[in-house]
Amino acid sequence: MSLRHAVLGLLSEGPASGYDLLKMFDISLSNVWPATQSQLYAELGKLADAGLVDVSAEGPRGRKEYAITEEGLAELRRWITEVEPTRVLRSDMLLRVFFLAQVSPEQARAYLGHQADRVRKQLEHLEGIREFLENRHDNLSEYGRMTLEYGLRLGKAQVEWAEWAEGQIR
Amino acid sequence: MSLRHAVLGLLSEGPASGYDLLKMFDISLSNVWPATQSQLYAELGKLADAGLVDVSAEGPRGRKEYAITEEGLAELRRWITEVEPTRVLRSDMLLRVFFLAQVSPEQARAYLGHQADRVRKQLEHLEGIREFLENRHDNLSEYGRMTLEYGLRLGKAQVEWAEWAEGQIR
DNA sequence: TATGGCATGTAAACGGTTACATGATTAG
DNA sequence: CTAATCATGTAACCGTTTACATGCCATA
Repeated sequence: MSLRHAVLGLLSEGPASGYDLLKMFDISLSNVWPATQSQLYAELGKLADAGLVDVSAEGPRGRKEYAITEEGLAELRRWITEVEPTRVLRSDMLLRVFFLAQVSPEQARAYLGHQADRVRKQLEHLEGIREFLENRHDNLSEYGRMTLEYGLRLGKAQVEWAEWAEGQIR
Repeated sequence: MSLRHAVLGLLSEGPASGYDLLKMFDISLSNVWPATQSQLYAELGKLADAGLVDVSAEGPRGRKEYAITEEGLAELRRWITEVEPTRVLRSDMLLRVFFLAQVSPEQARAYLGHQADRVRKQLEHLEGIREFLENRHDNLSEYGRMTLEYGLRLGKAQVEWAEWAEGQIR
């Protein structure tokens, strides 16, 4: 149930509406834990029922602003420190590599080269985010930089791997 | 629909029963695309309905051996060369990093240290698989080594990142 | 006054996990 | 004979995606 904790985490920085949260997800969490609009509104309802958040203000157009409760904060901290992350990383990119013997060597090399390109583009995108994050000093940006660095390092390793793998196919 | 293609991929190396496939998933694909028993039997039924595999033999205890059809092979190749891999990699490990400001610096450092340990253990596990794979020369092992190398490289980058991140917290 | 952005909500479908349920065959 | 392994199948539940549906408010 990570969506729940993603919402709690964002609300730990201050109250927000479902609409606000959706934008926050798209800006900061889209590469780590994306969420859709329908998911969000449903989850906010459940969180309110569970007493982990409550409606702190109502605005125009039916806007409901939610704030995290003490219980919600406690649950967020418990999740961070006591719940083991799940390590399953399904990758259909890597799954295709397993079966590369079923296509020609040219096609296999093209596949790997294409993956390297994709990750290079992703890295450029992340560099853009890095610039955007410069000069921002809130909690989320501070630790956002840390997750960004993760993306940068792993992305570079991925590009190097794909180039190496391409060279392995004769 | 990657499960479908994972099954086709395994069957491209030769006929197998649901039970055989389950073991193949556990041995070779567990780190890339895990599957459960119930999922497998259901998928084999659907693949047979779609004409991508057929029952090539029946054995004791109701055993049904499935073989990939020409259509199935064509579909597998199409999926490898023409379908773009989905890049979404949800990570609740990284999601926690975003919210690390909500726990004490000691807890945050402990969290990152713990993640480094976990990946180091995973790397040891992968080294074990590397030894197991040595001297095997079928298609799956050949390209399995390539995915293994991916796991090894990315794992190392992950450990280095976690150690770096731990040092960032003052 | 019309467009774009703000704002919330519901429903269907899909894929994956967990649990249940059953029974045949083989090896010790 | 009995335990382990082989072997298949179904059902309930949960989280995610996609699509549908509606309406208000500000500004150009």
